[in-house]
Amino acid sequence: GSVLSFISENTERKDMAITEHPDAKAFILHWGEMGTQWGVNRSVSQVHALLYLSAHPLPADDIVEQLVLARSNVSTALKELQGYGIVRRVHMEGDRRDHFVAETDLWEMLMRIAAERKRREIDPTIKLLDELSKRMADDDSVPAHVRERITRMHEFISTLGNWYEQVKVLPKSTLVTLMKLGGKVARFVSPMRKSDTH
Amino acid sequence: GSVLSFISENTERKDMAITEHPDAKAFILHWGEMGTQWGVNRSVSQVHALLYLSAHPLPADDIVEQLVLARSNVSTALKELQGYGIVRRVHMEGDRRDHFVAETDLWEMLMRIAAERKRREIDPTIKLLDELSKRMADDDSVPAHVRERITRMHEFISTLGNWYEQVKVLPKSTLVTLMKLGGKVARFVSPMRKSDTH
DNA sequence: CAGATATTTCAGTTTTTACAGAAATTACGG
DNA sequence: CCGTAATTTCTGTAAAAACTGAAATATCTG
Repeated sequence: GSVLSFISENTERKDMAITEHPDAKAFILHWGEMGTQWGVNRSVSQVHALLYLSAHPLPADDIVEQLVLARSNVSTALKELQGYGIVRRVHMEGDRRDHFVAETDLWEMLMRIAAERKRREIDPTIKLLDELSKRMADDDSVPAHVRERITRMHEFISTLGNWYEQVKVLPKSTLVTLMKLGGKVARFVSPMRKSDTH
Repeated sequence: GSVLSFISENTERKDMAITEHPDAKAFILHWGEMGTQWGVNRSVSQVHALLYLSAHPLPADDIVEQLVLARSNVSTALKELQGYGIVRRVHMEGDRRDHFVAETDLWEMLMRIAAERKRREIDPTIKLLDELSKRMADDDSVPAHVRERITRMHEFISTLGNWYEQVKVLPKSTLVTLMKLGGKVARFVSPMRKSDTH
């Protein structure tokens, strides 16, 4: 417990916790709040933000310490993030504990989140609309308006889904180029002829 | 209160409630659940679904009846939907009560939701990242990794934001055409030259 | 394979959010 | 304007979700 041993203990520690940096902390807290707005649990998005900022893979215990969450909560969050495919487990030399790293390629991250949300929410919606369409076909008690609007929603969401399926397989570099092009891609689509309108 | 007056009352009523149709009801319930997944209150998205299916503008009381919600809850939901710009108040001849209609053009609906969510969530995030970037510039205690990752997130989200700002002003017909084109737009972007990479 | 360490699951609690009903406000019609 | 109808705001309650700590399970190490 001497002053010297204190210094030595301090020196052999790894880097200062990320959450000690006010800017990093602000980022993590904001990310957490943002998550809640999009239906993602606050802890989940905080854990994600922390791992995203981290230079090294972190063991669950470090996350517990830095975010002041229960161990069990962190475990659940990590499972969820792995479900999205934006965090993965890695093995660290000479340490029994699992360590976790976040995807740092943001484009990749976005695509994976999109893929998972489509799988969880959009695909089941399309499935339901398929069923409703079929059932409504054999049921003339359904008012015309209801029929038409459900059909249009069905088509709309299916179109978005098809678009996504095509876009997601494009090489990332192409996607980045297209995004940077922004509104200029409109130049490539020929001015509308009457026959194209519907 | 005679039998005859009952019949006449019954006959002069408007159409059967939408929620009496199992398919319409299924759609409304699903839409409600979907909303919760995206951070939208269930009542809000149910009200939206009901109005979307409705052939006529509905007064709040009808919504209360059909969805079995408190009047106050419906009031709040309608306010929220108007905030998104996907429901609007209309005046009906000879009826003091406000009536409400949903946007039925689904492309328009999507764009309005996107606009509002950007305003509420993305813009403040960009603002924060602006601030963090500035602060980090004058603070060399921030680890290189943290600095770099926050910067990259900043750039990424800004890029998405810029893309959105450009795309949103394109005529709807162009957007539809581009969407239908799907992955084929990639044909227009020339294979990467070195100079394009960054 | 025994003990230790790490992780997950689960049941109960806390916190947050949604919701209902009452009260207050606003808008309308005579 | 006054009374009534319509709507919104507000406060307390109910429901849902998040979170914890303990117990159970799995995994590693000697």
